[in-house]
Amino acid sequence: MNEKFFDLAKEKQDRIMNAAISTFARRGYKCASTDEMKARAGISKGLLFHYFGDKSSLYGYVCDYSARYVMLEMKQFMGDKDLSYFEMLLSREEAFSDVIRNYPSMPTFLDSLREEDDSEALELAEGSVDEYRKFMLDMRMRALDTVKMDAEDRMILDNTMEFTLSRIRREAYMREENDFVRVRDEAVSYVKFMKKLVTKRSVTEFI
Amino acid sequence: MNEKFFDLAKEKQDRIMNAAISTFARRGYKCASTDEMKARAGISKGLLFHYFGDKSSLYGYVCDYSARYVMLEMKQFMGDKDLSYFEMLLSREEAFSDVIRNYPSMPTFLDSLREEDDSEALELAEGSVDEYRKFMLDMRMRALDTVKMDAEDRMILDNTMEFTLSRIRREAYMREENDFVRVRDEAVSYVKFMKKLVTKRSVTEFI
Amino acid sequence: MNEKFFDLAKEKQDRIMNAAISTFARRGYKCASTDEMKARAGISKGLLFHYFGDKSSLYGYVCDYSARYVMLEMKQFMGDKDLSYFEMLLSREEAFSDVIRNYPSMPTFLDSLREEDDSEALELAEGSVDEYRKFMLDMRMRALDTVKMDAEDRMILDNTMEFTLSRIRREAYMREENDFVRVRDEAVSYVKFMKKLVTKRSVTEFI
Amino acid sequence: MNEKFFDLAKEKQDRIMNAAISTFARRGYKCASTDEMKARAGISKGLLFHYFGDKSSLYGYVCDYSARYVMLEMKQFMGDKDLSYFEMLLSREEAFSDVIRNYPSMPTFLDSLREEDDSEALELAEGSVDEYRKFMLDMRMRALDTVKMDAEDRMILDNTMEFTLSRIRREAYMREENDFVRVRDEAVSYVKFMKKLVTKRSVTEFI
DNA sequence: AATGAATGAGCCTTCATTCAT
DNA sequence: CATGAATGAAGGCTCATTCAT
Repeated sequence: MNEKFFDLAKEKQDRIMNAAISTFARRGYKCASTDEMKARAGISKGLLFHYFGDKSSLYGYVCDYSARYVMLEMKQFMGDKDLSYFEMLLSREEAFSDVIRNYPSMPTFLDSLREEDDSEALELAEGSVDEYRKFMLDMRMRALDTVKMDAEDRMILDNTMEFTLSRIRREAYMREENDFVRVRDEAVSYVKFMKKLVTKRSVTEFI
Repeated sequence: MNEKFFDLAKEKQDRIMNAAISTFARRGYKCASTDEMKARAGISKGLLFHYFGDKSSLYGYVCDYSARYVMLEMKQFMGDKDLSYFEMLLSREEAFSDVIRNYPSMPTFLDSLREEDDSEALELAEGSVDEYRKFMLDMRMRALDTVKMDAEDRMILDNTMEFTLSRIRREAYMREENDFVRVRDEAVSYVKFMKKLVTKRSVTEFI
Repeated sequence: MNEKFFDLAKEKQDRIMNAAISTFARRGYKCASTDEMKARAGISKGLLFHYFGDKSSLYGYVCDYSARYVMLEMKQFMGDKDLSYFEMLLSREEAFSDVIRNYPSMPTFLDSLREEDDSEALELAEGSVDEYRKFMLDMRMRALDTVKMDAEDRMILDNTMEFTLSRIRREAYMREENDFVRVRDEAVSYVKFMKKLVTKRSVTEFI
Repeated sequence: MNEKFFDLAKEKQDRIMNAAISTFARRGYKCASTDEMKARAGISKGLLFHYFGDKSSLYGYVCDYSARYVMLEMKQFMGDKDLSYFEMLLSREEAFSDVIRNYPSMPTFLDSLREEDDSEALELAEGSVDEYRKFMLDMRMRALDTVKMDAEDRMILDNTMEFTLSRIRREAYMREENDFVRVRDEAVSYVKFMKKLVTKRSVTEFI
């Protein structure tokens, strides 16, 4: 990609990024059309290719940028604190909510990568997204240690929360596109529900 | 659509149906290419159009067929029995497993309709899928009554299970395409886990 | 073409011929679809190809058959009589009217060959249609001798009548398809009009 | 259609227009292939769709443009003069000849609309072509008043001239595509011939 | 004899990508 | 830096043609 992209006004950069992220999140790699992106960004088609060369490079950059950005937010919101599992989930949703403020479709985009099945796209995403996944997984695994369950149940709990929360984010996003407060509140209620279930029994056991 | 489709050998009908269902489930309406379908079905492109006229009619038929087929299976597996919520989920997974035996991508296809955003596709699916959703919702609502929670929590529980189980089915499908036993076993373990959490027996029972 | 065609009941032969002639007359060679023909003839697509092999052979046969049939009718209606130009035109319209009774689109089809520009079609028509044209031209040239004009004017007169009468037949055919009496009457009025103009008798004679 | 078409060099616009007009004139709406047009125009297929969106819009534009252009020429050549019928015909051929200089197939295209039978095409042409027909008819009707004949004969005369002259234009076009002088001369000889016939007899009667 | 299932080449249209301005 | 004109490959769909029954 063309480094001159960073010389653009930050506002314009973000307009372009959001257009691309949102289009990829909604359509997937193959179906995401550059026409839709240029229209959302309010720029010409030529400009998109001027900065990013082709769709695949743009995709690669979007993956990389999103992964880095979200990891950075996570670090800022959670630092090195040793949070319990549910505290971690709540903080994470706060962080996602903050991400959404600037990049409404970014969390959904990153989640949607689990459903991407275009082989070219998978290859392009690999590098940066693997790191992101490892980071997020690691964060969860550390927090999961605070939950007193056997290993298998922990994994089930974790997947249940992941599947549920990512779906909530996606559906909220599909409905409204940008109400980050509402999305967070809905996610929080699911976390608290599960927390109640897990901890209400023999409190001493679980905390 | 051309009624003569039903005169074909059942095996060939199913080969075509599975090719179409699977392609729609993986790509969504717009991106699903008839080339992929014809290759999966091992037939020519012309034949697909001979029977279904165009892609939209095929999509409509696939929706209708899938909705009817799954509802029928549900009725056969559950009859009119008043099952508790978790029993219902388990029976439902049995039924899905049976569906997958013949139509590996059908449950995933029906789930994927929640993410379809092409307006033409939504219109085509509307009739048959609304009925399917109402049927499935009704089944869950009746069973949910057996769970002692307030209304909001019940909805959260329900969504959590829906989001989780549909994702498990989808990911299993994406990985292997046809191991219906494994899919069911994985789903069952998630249901049992949640059941454990919800039914407030003593901790010792859980392990 | 398959000689067995002639073993079919005459009625069925004619149904097929009329379907083909009419379709070619309306659409031209390239655009004439075998689907339209089979539908008009009320037979299966396979049968058309069973008898005629392919569209080009069918076209060749239709040209040949039409040319021969119309020439035969002309001979029957006019014999070897030495008719004046306008008498010839009137007799010819009678003959065409008789042709239309059995093959409503045949005259229009033969006329339409002047507008055919598909090179394959022209080649296919060549043999039989050249003879037809020569026959018709000869008939007109002999009759034109009875008109007292210089050569150039005769040709202009002839073309004027040809262009006009063929167009009348075509438009009448496009409107109604089969009212052979009305078509003839209209043509006759044009012939009589021109005859009035050309034969310099006193005005009272004209009316 | 894309308004940017008009920003193209006039020469290129006309190359594209002529390619489209000529193809539609020769093949009719349905059979006119965009491949033929792009080849005649010496442009890519994509560009055709870039400017006109689809074949039907292109057709609509071609109808509209042709109708307007020819009407304009007619007005320039004839102004408001009250011409006798044959003078009008001669002027009209002059105007057509001038049209052919820039758009060799335009008059033939407009004539060919009488034979168009595709319902979609008819609908697309309707608006602009109705006006054109009314304009041309009106012009003829006014001029026909100068001919002393009863109403029926006038209509026959008019049709005879219309059918004949349009056919001459078409055949000349099919043969040579662009010799506008020759086409006009041929047409003129037909007009003069008919004029001679109509006026040579008892001058007092007809004029 | 008669049918229509099956095929693939060809046409309309979309879309990623290039390039002159 | 920015634009959008221009291209061609790919996808949806039609249609002549073949062939098993």
